[in-house]
Amino acid sequence: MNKALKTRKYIIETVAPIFNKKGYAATSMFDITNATGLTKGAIYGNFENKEAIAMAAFEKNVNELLKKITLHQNQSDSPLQKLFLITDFYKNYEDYNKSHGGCPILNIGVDANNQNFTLLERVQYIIHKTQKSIAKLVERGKEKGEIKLSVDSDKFSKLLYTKIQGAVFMSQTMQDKSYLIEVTNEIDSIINSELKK
Amino acid sequence: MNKALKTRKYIIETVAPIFNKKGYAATSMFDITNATGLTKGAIYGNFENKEAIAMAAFEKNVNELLKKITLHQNQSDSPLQKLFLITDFYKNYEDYNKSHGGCPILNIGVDANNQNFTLLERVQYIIHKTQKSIAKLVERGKEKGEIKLSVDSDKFSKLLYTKIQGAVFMSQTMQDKSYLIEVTNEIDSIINSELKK
DNA sequence: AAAATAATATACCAATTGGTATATTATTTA
DNA sequence: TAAATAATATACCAATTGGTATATTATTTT
Repeated sequence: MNKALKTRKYIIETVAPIFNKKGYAATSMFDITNATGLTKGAIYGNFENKEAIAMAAFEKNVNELLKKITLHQNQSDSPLQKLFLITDFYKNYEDYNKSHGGCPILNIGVDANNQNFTLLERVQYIIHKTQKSIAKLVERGKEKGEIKLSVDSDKFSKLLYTKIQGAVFMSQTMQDKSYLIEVTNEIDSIINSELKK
Repeated sequence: MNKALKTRKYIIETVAPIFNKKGYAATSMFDITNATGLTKGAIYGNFENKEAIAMAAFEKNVNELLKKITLHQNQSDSPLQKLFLITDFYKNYEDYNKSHGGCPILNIGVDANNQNFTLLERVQYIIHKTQKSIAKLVERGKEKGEIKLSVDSDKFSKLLYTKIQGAVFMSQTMQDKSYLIEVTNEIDSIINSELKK
């Protein structure tokens, strides 16, 4: 890895929580040079413009989050247990969320809406992808005989994602993690009563 | 009503959807003078600063939304039916939402987080107030014998609000109202199976 | 180690930012 | 209707915005 790539990585890591917290318009180039200790020359030598930095910051935030969830899910091989591990992850999401400047999907989804179509499209793609992967998990649960065949996997995935995202917004805005806990508890009991064979 | 009050009202009505759509930092004073056709003199003669305009715009957006929901709920006197009328309102929320530049609770909740504490506090207060009023509705439903006495009204209210807010985020971000429909349908069946006597 | 190249710093740019003092015009009040 | 007052327009401000051309410094390659 050459110097520029290292610098690029360093810039992204440093500004990722800033863009996430403040949003695109409220994050200035001074914020970026100030936080990194680098000059505009170094920043613009590694990125085409401000938007490209915001893009890279979002990708970094999302990838880190998704990796963390996947890692958490690796505690079990069972698709059904992996579903429970999703809700389990979000029960303790608040600390992670706070230290990263909030949830990237929520923050950038709202921030980019009507403002930056390229960024919004990326958010939409990530949501789409995640929803699909949860639905696939349910399907694998059916194949393994853990989950009832009658379950509509797409519908379940959609509802799960929506509820969790609602809880993320509420806990972040109200600064109260009980939203995350109560919503995930309800999802757990729905998995137990409606999905589990 | 004197001229200044009329102008003030006109300014608020004109900029409310702009602040809601773009957020605080991305809305410039030029956006405001441009949209209203007024000069800075007129704007600053009626508002102390940009923040005061954003504040007033948020209040206007929220009040209009809450009034609309209350009006919709007036179709019935029954507390139980009023609960169904909440979900019914949100089933058709997308058009309203789009024409107003998005949901003010969601947009300003996210936008003000870590940026403007005064505005965030107002969002928190509105959420708190709304949640309480839904819980009260459930309590009145108990008194009227429509709702099971065993129901935890605060918990139900919290979950209802969280799910709806999640659906608002998802439908707004994905530009797909099916999130609102599926979530409200689920809430309806929960009301039927767990609340209704 | 020298030459070539890559990466970063410096100094600058025009445009835009939120905001203000004052001039001008409308509206009230007497 | 004239005087007083309230409301709006104009012209300006310093500071900040995102971005760039060029100079300087590191890092590779030969």
